[in-house]
Amino acid sequence: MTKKLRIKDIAKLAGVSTATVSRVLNNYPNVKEETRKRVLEIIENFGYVPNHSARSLRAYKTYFVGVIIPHESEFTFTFPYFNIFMKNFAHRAQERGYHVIFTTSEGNEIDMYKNFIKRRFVDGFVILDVVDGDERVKFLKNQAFPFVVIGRPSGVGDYIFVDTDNEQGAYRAVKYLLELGHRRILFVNGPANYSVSRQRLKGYFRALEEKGIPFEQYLVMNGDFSEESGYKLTKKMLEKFGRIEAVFYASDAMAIGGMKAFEESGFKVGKDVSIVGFDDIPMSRNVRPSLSTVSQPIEKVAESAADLLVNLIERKEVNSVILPTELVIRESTIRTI
Amino acid sequence: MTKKLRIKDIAKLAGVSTATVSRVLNNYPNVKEETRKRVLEIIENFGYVPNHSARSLRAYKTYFVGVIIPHESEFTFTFPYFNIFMKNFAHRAQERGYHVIFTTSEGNEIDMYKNFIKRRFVDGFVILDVVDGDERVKFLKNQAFPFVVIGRPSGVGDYIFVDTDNEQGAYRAVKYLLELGHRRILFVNGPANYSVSRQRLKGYFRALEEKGIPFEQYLVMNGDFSEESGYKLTKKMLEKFGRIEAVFYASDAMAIGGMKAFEESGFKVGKDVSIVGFDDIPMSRNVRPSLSTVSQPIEKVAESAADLLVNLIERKEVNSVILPTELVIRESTIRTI
DNA sequence: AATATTTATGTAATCGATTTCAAAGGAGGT
DNA sequence: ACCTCCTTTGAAATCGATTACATAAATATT
Repeated sequence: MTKKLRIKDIAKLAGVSTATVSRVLNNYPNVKEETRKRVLEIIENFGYVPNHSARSLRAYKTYFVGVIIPHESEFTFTFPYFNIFMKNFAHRAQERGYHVIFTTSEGNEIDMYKNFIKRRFVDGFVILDVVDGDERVKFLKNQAFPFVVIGRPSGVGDYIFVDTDNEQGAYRAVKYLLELGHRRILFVNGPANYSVSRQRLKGYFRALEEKGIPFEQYLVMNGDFSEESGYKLTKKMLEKFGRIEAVFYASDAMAIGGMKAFEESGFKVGKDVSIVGFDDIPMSRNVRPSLSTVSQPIEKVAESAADLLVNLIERKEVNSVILPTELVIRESTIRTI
Repeated sequence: MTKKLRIKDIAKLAGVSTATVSRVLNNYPNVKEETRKRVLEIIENFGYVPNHSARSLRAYKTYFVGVIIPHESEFTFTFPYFNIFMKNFAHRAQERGYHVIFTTSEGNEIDMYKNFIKRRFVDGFVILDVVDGDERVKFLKNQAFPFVVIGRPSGVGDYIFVDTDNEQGAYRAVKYLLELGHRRILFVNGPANYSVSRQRLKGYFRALEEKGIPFEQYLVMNGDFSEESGYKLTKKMLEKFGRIEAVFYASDAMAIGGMKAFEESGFKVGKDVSIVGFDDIPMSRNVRPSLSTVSQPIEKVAESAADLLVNLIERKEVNSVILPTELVIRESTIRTI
């Protein structure tokens, strides 16, 4: 095991002061090219890397960003590709010189953020699974601490976000169902206080409007994105309506729950009824019939989030991002005309 | 925004030295009860928390643990409940006063570990998705740096691990298939250089032996845990054998791939053929027919891993853990006698 | 009561980097 | 040759905690 090196050792080896080594390490411009080269060579040769705590302490920067998830949150369902998000977020952050601290919170979430800030654990946060009037957003805004939101909650003023184009996605899904010949299209939306729900409802509305089909409030209901809620709401609808032409679900999980309900009642999905989901989770490819759905570019969401957050921390220019969705047609939809 | 407090401020407020405040913060025994109380009260009132970098720097402890995943790794499949693992691991670590740094590595993974150690990013690591002769294990052992392995790779000497009882799980699955009346049971195992594969093969072997059924090498093949490999190997087997009674797959993903292959060839799973998977991923409940499988207690694996790692870091007693699995019977298996 | 031991506390050094401030060295202008 | 200005460098202060060492106070021992 090689013994650990400090900046002092490198300075001595290079015949310069620690200040100069530090300048080289941090890419300061005012270092003679020759000196820079010599120092870098020694750093390279001896495999020196600066102690992270010492650097953080003095520079008042941790080069860490935080991801805090409520421990009870069923994020697997509400934010399906969580691991893909994490993977790509961490990867991009790292490319930009930052690392991710991941933790779950229990009880008062705001306390966790407070604690992280006071301890100087991180330089910024990314916030997932947001609701309208989200307390975390309000708190961080108030603290003027850097953060990026995944999604677009309302009632909290301005902030930097990354979102997928939910309205466009819903619009396309419903438009597609209309093109197949369906006329009465039910919509199982997410919780009413989620901005995604509002946006998807808008898309649903716009598609109908475009075709001159009147919007009927009773065709829209709110689930919680979970499979179970999809199942229950579909059962209820079947009781109420008897026969159903087409349903647009605001999540694949709900659509899959819905498929079960249809099957149990003797309806063949993709034959007697068309359904479309949202998310394109891996499972949607594997259910029978496979699920037509709106696909979201999670990798890009993750990468953009990392980029925006780092830019925010480094006081570079930042602009929120809205990424396009894509309609994936599989077997759960059927042409009627 | 309250201005930030340092230990000095607390010391002044409490009328003691910073040393005493530090002793209180770190639960040293040699502080008068009265003093401790007074200091704690002030800490509480003013909401003081120590700066993490300063503490790390001086105490040579980061209170961070690292999870590094190869960026190319399809861990979603090879270690299905990754997010559940992360959630529970992070939660337990936090209860013990530690936080998780999550990152992905690209290219030379060992360099990443080296870098983390040199920078003093973390006090320990947890290592996932291990193979026999795993370089990371060798490296960390060599560095005498604390780490816990999920799984039991061979060819790397002693180490602390958390594992599920793979042999027992496979044994039960195969025993169950035998009890259903099947006699020729194919086994689609994982890669040969994984310890889980070896262990599951042992369980397969033991179940057969117990029933006096001779072990046939040609009934066993190696996939890579992915859905695709399950599909391909099943296709191949169908060509080779024509008719198949029962298959035990070493992962749910491979079993689901296998189900597709059977369907395509006109065989009804759960009617013409029995199949059992391993893992109990969420999808296994949702495929049709739903998949009988061996369930692993991922939450407990994660918690144990956190506990062991923290104990290791804090030089407490540690013993590796093997957790039991459970057979979950669903619709993909059928009684033949 | 005198001394030894233990308990409780404070002073100052320390961890390893970055940054402030001052000054030396070099280029350019007259 | 002298002065000014910019570039490059180093000495020392600093970030905010922990800890080694010293010492005062309290308690135990004889």
